Amino acid sequence: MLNYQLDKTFAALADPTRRAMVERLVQGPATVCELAKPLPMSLPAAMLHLKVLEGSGLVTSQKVGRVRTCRIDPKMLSQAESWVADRRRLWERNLDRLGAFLDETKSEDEQ
Amino acid sequence: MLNYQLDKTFAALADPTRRAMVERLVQGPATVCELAKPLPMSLPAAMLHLKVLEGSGLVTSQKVGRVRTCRIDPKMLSQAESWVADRRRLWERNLDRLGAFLDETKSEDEQ
DNA sequence: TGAATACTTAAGCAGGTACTTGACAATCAA
DNA sequence: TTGATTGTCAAGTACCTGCTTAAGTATTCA
Repeated sequence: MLNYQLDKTFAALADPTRRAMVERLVQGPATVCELAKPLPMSLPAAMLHLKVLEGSGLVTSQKVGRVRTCRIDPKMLSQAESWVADRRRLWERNLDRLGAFLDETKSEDEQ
Repeated sequence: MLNYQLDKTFAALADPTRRAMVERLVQGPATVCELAKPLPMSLPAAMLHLKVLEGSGLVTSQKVGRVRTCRIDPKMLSQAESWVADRRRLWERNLDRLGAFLDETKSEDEQ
C-alpha cells in the first residue's frame, strides 16, 4: 500500500479534462492559456486541473516572464503503464496455469 | 471526451484498497469475504469498493447460493494499458522529431 | 428448527473535488 | 506609461467519496 504516487497518477488520469491536457502535451509543450482555451471552463478551473497533473508528476512546468510552459514528464506515465501491464500479465499467467490444470485433468479422465 | 469508461477505470485504480483487490484477483477468483478480510475496514466499506470495481468493468461477479464469487475481466485493464502506452509512444515519437530537428539545426550551423 | 455464515441495505457524517466569479499581480509591447 | 496579455489567489457553492454502525435477508448446516 506504499504506492501513494500511483494513487495520484491514476486519479489524475481519471478526469477527461486532464486526459485532454495530456493528449495535448504529448504533442509538445504548451502554455497555460493554450491548454485552457479549448476547454469548456474558466481559466482558474483549468489551472486546478493543471495543478493536479503537476502534483501527480505527469506534468512539469516552468515560468519564464509571464508565461508558464508545461510539458509531459514520462516517468509516471511509464509507472502507471507498468502497473497495469504487470497485473494483466499475472492474470494471463494464472489463466494459463488454469488451462494447464484443466488439460491435465482432461488427460487423467481419458486414461 | 467520449471515454466515459476510462474515467471509471482510472478512478477505480486510483484507490489503494481497490488496487489491493485487483492484486488479489489476478491470482484467481475470490469471494467477497476473502477480498474484505485483509482490509482495514468494515465489510460494507469493502463492498462499496467492489461495487466501484464492478462499475468500471474491471471485475465481474456472480452469486451462487449465498456466496458471491468475483473475478478479473481483463478488457478494461487492456484498455487502460493501451491508453497510457499510446500516449507515451506519441510523446516519444514527438521527442524523436524534436531530436531530428535539433540535429538538423546543428548541421546547418556547422555549414 | 435454530444457529451460523455470507452478504446487502440504509442512514449519517466528515472531508475532498470541481467548478464559479471577482479581484489582483506581473510582464510586455506600443 | 498605458493597456493588453497571462497567470494567480480567494471565497463560496454544490456535489461526490469513503467510511461508520445498525439492521435485515438469504442460504446452509447440524
